[in-house]
Amino acid sequence: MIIKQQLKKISIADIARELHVSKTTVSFILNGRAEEKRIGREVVERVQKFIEEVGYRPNPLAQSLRTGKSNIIALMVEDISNPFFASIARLIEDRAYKNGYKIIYCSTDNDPAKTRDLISMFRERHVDGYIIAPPEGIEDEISALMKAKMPVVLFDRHLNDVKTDLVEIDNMFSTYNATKHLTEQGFKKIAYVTFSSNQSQMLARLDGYNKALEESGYKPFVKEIAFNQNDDLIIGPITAFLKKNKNLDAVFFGTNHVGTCGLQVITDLGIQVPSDLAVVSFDDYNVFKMHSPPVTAISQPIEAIADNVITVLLNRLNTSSQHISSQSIVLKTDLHIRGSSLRAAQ
Amino acid sequence: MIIKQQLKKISIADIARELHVSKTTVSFILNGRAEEKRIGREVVERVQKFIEEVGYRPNPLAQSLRTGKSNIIALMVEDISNPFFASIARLIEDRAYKNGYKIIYCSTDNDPAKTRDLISMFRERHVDGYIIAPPEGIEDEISALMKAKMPVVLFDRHLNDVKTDLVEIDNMFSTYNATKHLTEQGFKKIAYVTFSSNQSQMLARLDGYNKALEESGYKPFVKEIAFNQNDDLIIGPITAFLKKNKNLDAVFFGTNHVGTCGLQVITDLGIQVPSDLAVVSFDDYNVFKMHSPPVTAISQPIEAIADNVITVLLNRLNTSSQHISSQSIVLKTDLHIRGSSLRAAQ
DNA sequence: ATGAAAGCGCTAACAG
DNA sequence: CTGTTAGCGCTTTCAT
Repeated sequence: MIIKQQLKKISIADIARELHVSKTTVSFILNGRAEEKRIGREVVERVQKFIEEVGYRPNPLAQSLRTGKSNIIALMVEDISNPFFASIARLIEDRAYKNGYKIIYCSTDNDPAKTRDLISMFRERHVDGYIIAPPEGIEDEISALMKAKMPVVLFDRHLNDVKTDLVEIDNMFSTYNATKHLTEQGFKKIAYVTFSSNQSQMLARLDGYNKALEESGYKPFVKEIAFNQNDDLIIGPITAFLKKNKNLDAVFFGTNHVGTCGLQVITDLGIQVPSDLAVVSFDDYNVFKMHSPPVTAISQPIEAIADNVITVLLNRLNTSSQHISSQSIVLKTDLHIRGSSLRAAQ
Repeated sequence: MIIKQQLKKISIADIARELHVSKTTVSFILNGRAEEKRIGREVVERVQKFIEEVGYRPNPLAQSLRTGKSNIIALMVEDISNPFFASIARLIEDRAYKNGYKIIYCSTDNDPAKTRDLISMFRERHVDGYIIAPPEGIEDEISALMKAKMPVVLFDRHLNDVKTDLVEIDNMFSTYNATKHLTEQGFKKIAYVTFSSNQSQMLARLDGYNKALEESGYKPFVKEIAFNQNDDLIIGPITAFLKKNKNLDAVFFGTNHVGTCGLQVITDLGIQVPSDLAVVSFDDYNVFKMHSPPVTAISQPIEAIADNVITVLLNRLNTSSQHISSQSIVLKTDLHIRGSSLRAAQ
């Protein structure tokens, strides 16, 4: 009964007063430093019992103000409504909560100015660490964070000239491999449709495509589209591109977003897959599996990415790994070959 | 130069000292109460100029500790990786940032215990408001929040016996209408596959289906699946259900997640849509649009939901609307009729 | 019109 | 082993 009545926030001072001990003692007990400070067994028990009874919880704001720590991790992705990032966010969230950390996330829209604002907001709030899929142009801010000894893990892409912890996939090999698959199937006029971007992962993907084509001696056809969240502004250019290049026999979409939009265009134009046009996309995704025919796709190891990201960050936070300068983790992808890219399937 | 050197966090006390005024004066100016407090023009300008120069930003933690406000809104959804919730989160996030609020979000998994924990964590952190798609069983916590005068907006579903601000869609009419569409197309054995749930929106959807079938005099076939994030645990039961009930001529999926899994089953079993089986799903979604044939779906007005949610909450936060007890907003859905449910299409 | 000072709740250095 | 005390940076009452 008393328990429930204790609605008024009770503070460490109240406990100290009530139990005739000092705030310090309570604070030490709370922080598990009772042994270390050789506080009497009896006192410890009395305090713990009381805390239990009244359901006391320390005020995290005061703690943060005092210690400069917040138990909050900032997660900055390109767009939280993108299924790739949403899934990663979900997994990271779970792991973080289990380790006593909260996640505060946001979408950067690949906009460096917005990202800068967000970072400075997070710094003010004393977040303890950062997980970022960085847009270009925020090298300085990241460096500043590192200089301030803030744990920063980048993922999905990296920034040149900034040495941070990093979790990535092998983009170049992934597209190289998928393009090879297309050439082995006998496709020769293979287009690559992607967002126009200098982000590391996008450049690597493009490189992989180019390299594979070069080896085969085929001509590359690259269509770059301005990055945009709005489907219509992606569908438009793809439609124009496919209409203009009827001679293509395969198309490779460089991201899941481009891929889904591209698939929509193909459906709308009544193009037959794979007889008119073979299709491959980066990122696996419901839509691709369930399309008829199912679409060959490069599947990123979402769980592994999330796991590695959070593990690296938690390690940093536990300060045990201060001496490690930085680590890069590169994960492999899987090429799921399906009907959309099989010459034989016809 | 001086500007950049000022890396050490500068505080209100520093400013006061530097400018030979008191902390109070600075604070008043900072909070736009200079006029009200009749502080000298000249002083105000000097202070503002200085603040500008050194790029001073008040420490929000200290502000929160002192005022009890945090400028943070908690957003609790069922699962942030569900595209419906991810899209809503994205829109809400944008609007919130524009109004000076940050969003801290999390997934409840429809688990009342987890949700309770999260709420108590948020309370400790003094978040200013809550946006929640509530699981059942947290009526007491919501009531407690309301009693504590915390702004709470529920959406997607409501809780009986708890009167809060609310943004919903007309679930019952939506399924009624879609079921009617099926009967009008001549389908008679129409199954309804859904998560097993007593959440208001799920009950309403089921009611709509039942009502429409009742009017037609057809027998309902309802398959309830345990709520789960794991696709395999959804696909299994649906597969079993469809295999066992070969006589069905149409199936209505009650959520986007069930719908996508169901579609996968249909594909895997080689069932022809709509000739073997017509398909309708709640929630519109890429997958449905791009399926062949495209799937008839009930589309929720995502933007309108997000807009209304945040508008209602911001109103509450601006305290101007203290007198309003609570408001419910019910939005309409659109039934997008596509090939998957057309008898004539064959 | 401005300033001194209390205090939000907590931690930790420093005494005893 | 335990208590006193000084802040963390800010807001706000009360005095001047």
